[in-house]
Amino acid sequence: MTTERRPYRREAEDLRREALISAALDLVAEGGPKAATVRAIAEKAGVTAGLIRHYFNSKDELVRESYRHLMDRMTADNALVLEDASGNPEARLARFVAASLLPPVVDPTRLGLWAGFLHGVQKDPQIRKVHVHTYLVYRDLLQSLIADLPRAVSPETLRANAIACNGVIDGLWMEASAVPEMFEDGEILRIGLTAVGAILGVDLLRAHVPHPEGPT
Amino acid sequence: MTTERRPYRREAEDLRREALISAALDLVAEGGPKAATVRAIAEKAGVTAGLIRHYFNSKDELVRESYRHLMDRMTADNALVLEDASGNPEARLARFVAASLLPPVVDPTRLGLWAGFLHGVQKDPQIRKVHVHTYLVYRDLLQSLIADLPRAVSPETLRANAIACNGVIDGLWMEASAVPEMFEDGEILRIGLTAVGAILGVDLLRAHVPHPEGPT
DNA sequence: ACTTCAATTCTTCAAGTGTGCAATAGGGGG
DNA sequence: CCCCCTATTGCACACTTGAAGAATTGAAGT
Repeated sequence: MTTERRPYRREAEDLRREALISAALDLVAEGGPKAATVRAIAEKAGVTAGLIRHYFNSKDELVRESYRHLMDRMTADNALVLEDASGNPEARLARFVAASLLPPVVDPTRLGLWAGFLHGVQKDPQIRKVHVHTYLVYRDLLQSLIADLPRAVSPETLRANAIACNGVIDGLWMEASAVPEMFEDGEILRIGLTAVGAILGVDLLRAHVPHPEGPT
Repeated sequence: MTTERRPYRREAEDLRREALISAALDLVAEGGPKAATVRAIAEKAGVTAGLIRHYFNSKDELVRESYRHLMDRMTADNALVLEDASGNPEARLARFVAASLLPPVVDPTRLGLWAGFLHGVQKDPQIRKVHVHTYLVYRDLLQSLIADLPRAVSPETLRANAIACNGVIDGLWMEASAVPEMFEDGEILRIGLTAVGAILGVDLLRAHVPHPEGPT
């Protein structure tokens, strides 16, 4: 009755952790939170279920780590656009807004992922903390770009502007990700730039230079 | 060995269906999608689990019906504000926007509920259909209010305006619902009215009359 | 080559999952 | 008042779930 044991390789700790986390994220994205069972995660990571508990104290801890991982990546994606500091303030802001309203940021999978964790944001204090942090980092980034515009506004107005622009961007991101076929190509981007421009009193549509980088 | 049977009352079909649906919604709101098990739903509805399958062909069908129910209620809530047709177009629009950015529409529970179904929106065609329908009803409502403003704009601009305003409202609704403590009292409302006004080129803040109805 | 130790697998467990179905009892129609 | 219909219960089934721990393996150190 000696069933043969599956051969395996030892991997560096962080490699395995990352494989498990990314397997968990994939599953949540594809099948919602309930699809991310320990067994499914293990299988997708090419490993047996017990191993999860070797790297994480519980499944919940793995889930928390996954959320942190996801948000870190999103933050990094956003910051990436700012590395190119060329152009006037309007162009830089337009580039930032555009990045949030185009693939790969606009993406049904990401929306599903994000929604899958939203309940945790409300119930688990640690997850909530990560959420708030990510939100504020993004908004501060936006606010600093807005502050660079050639306008003279009070700090209160600046804050209100940042919150409002963040709102439009989030709302459009959500709708474009949820039901892309409802909008024409480039429509959401055009509407977003126009709206943010209207809120701030600048012409972002004209300031926007379409393809700073990207595939042909 | 005759175990005694729990006493029960027979109820009208629609009463029971509604009780089961509202139990399911409560559970999703409180504990996320995974909390809505047949047993938990039945218990909350004061009934045994087997009965669910008497009224619904499967648990999935109950979930779908629950989503439809939820969205119908939200649509009805929104339409309610429009029954009062008094005031100029600006005031009516402002009242509509305000309704979406204040309790009970802004509410962590509703956000949780909404997020709990979002995965279904992407995977289940029937749920997606309900989602799209609800979204379009809301946006058309908004668009008709915008069309009443004393401005002359092209149909394309009107559509773009409606999408943009819907975006701000959705985004702010989400953020205010997710982390209310990040904003001061009334701040989101003020920002929302200002932003929508800026997009449309009208002064909604001044047009807004604070309390059309509501508690003292 | 031998030991040692951590990494990984495998087995087990108790609880919980949706579904199918026979038995029962509540209550309206005769 | 009784009878019948069916709404409702209760339970069994086949699976899945997260967790725990014992057993086995690979590789690094000497």
